[in-house]
Amino acid sequence: MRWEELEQQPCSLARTLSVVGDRWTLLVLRESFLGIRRFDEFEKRLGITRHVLAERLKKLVEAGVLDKVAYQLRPLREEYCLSGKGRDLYPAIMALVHWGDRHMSGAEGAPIRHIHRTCGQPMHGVLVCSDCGEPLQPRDVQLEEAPALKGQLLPAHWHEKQVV
Amino acid sequence: MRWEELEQQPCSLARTLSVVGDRWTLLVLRESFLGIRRFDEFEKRLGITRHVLAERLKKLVEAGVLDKVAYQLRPLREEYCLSGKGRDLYPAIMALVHWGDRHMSGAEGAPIRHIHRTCGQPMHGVLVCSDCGEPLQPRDVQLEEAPALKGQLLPAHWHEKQVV
DNA sequence: ATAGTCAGTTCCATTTTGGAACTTGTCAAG
DNA sequence: CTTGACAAGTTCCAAAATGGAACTGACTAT
Repeated sequence: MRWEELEQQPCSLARTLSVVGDRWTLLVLRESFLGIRRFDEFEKRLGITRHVLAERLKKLVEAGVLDKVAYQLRPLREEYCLSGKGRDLYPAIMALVHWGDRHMSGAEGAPIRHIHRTCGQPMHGVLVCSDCGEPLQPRDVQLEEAPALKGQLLPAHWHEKQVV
Repeated sequence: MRWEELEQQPCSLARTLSVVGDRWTLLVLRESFLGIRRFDEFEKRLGITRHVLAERLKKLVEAGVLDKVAYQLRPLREEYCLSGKGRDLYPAIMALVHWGDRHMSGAEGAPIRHIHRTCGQPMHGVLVCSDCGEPLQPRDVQLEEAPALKGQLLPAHWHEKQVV
């Protein structure tokens, strides 16, 4: 499956991955969340090749995740700023970071600690139900295909056995 | 940067992406969460090539995200089941799905609706502070480098200006 | 006039992916 | 006893993506 096909899939995960599903894109966005905006800063901090960086930034701008904003004219220089759509990736990034903290840290523990300014405590992100606020477990979430896609997305016997 | 280098980075996001940072891996895991376990079912449902599928499954097993379990002997047949480490990716996947629902759906809306069995309501995942339960905003999260990495991870003036 | 800065682009070798055919161990049917 | 089917891969080759380094163009500073 090519990138263009991924984007067309009737699956929100596939569609999201058509934007951020590669080795580099989320690392570029991590830098954006740290305040990095300029081409050469991304390059230096990431050790990405200019070639790939230029391509990723272009794709993110086309996807509306970053905005390209001039910070000087003569010569024209532009920087890359998170859009609202880009900022909305924060929970996904934090969830991936927390998984890495838990499962990919060595004996030294997590490289970065997060302190919630609101409450002053060290913390991590927890995914809860938008309605009742309980932490989400796979087995508590019932999936329903949109009417137009009935029978096309879920495995045949998904409704009969509880799987995870 | 190669995959092996990614894994060595002092960054939990990079380390996580060394496992799931490509076009296919999270889609394989999506199928796992739907109860798919066998090689040919993954292949049929995803439209992935057998070549790449075999490689991804092997990598996920090596990473401890999936367990390879025999479901028959003679001939030996094995299936791939989510481990605890794999199940812990659920929040990250749900966060990515929610972003796709919000930002990558067409006029027809999200392909799949989620109902929380616990409260009976349609819902999505919200990332909140593990300590106080407030929804997380980038600007409310203070980052602190682990002592051994002081000054190596955050941009020079991160502590002075609030960036996002 | 010479060097430096920034944001790219170009070129080529290496790596990864896509697509299809082939392999291995076993059972079941004819 | 031969043939076919099945599941889970492996092999092979062409096409696409990535890594690495050098080059370009529009300026500014010395």
